[in-house]
Amino acid sequence: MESTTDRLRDAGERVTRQRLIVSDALTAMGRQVTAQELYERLRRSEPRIGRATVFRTLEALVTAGVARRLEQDGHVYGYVACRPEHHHHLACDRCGRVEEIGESYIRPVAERVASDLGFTIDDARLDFYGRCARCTAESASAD
Amino acid sequence: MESTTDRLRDAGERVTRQRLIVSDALTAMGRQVTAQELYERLRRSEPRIGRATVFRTLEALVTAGVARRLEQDGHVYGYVACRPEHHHHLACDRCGRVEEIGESYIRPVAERVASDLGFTIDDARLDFYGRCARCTAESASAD
DNA sequence: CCCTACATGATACTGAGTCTCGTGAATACG
DNA sequence: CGTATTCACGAGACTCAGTATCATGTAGGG
Repeated sequence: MESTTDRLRDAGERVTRQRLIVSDALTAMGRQVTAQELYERLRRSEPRIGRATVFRTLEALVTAGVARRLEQDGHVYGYVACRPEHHHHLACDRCGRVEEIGESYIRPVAERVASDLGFTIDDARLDFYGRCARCTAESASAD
Repeated sequence: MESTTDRLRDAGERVTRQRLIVSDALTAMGRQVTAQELYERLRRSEPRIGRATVFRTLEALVTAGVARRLEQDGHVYGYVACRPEHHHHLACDRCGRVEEIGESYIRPVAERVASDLGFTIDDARLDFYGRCARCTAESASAD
């Protein structure tokens, strides 16, 4: 796998100490985080790093293909190292649990919509509301 | 078709002059708009309407199923008038147009999710973001 | 018609993200 | 290497969508 340094160079971005630190930290998270979240965590080991630097660096990492920017609820961007999965959900109205649905469920629909309507699809959001398996079983007897 | 008034009542929301005005304005737009955009447009005909009212009213309309909230780029919510029976959309990021997708597209996915995961599905929301046919054609030449 | 709870409008506040600017470091070039 | 140039950094001010507060207005039940 091509290194962060290589990918930054290929994108015409400078390779700096801070960018490598941010990239490493993002990779270490293993989940999507907000820029603010990453900034606060980084300050513990790198107290001199600037907030704007983290925001700008994440943008540079996205440009370089090292990170990906996601829309999160509440007008906040989420960042993930490498290729993220889109987030589709099953939300249980009874116990509040939320399960994730894999991308594979939505791809056929996206393709059909694209070909039927000529739409170019960049992103998709799929949410189901109902009862999870456990609550379905429980409510069958006690509702 | 059930009126805005009825749908607000059904949702336990009060029916006020401002809410009807906002609802009408949103319907008249025929595309997705931001709360700020709608507020500025409304002030021309309703100079006394408050900014917070527009934001709050749009939320009430979403609760009542009169409007839908979509994610837009740049941390801004987009709102679109919506028929209660149609819950799926194609939102064009370029021209802002929103098309509705029939229930038939989602039914097979819902059934597959239900049988794979044991989920009992009551409701579903499916939104695609991208470029509509017209904008796809236009951007193919001039992009 | 009156009462009460909720909506409204004005405005202050919040917080993610951006911009500015002086300083410092990375790359280009000799 | 050494120097020049260009861009990134850090600090903090700024923007602006969205939210909270509070006094006043009004919808809707009695």
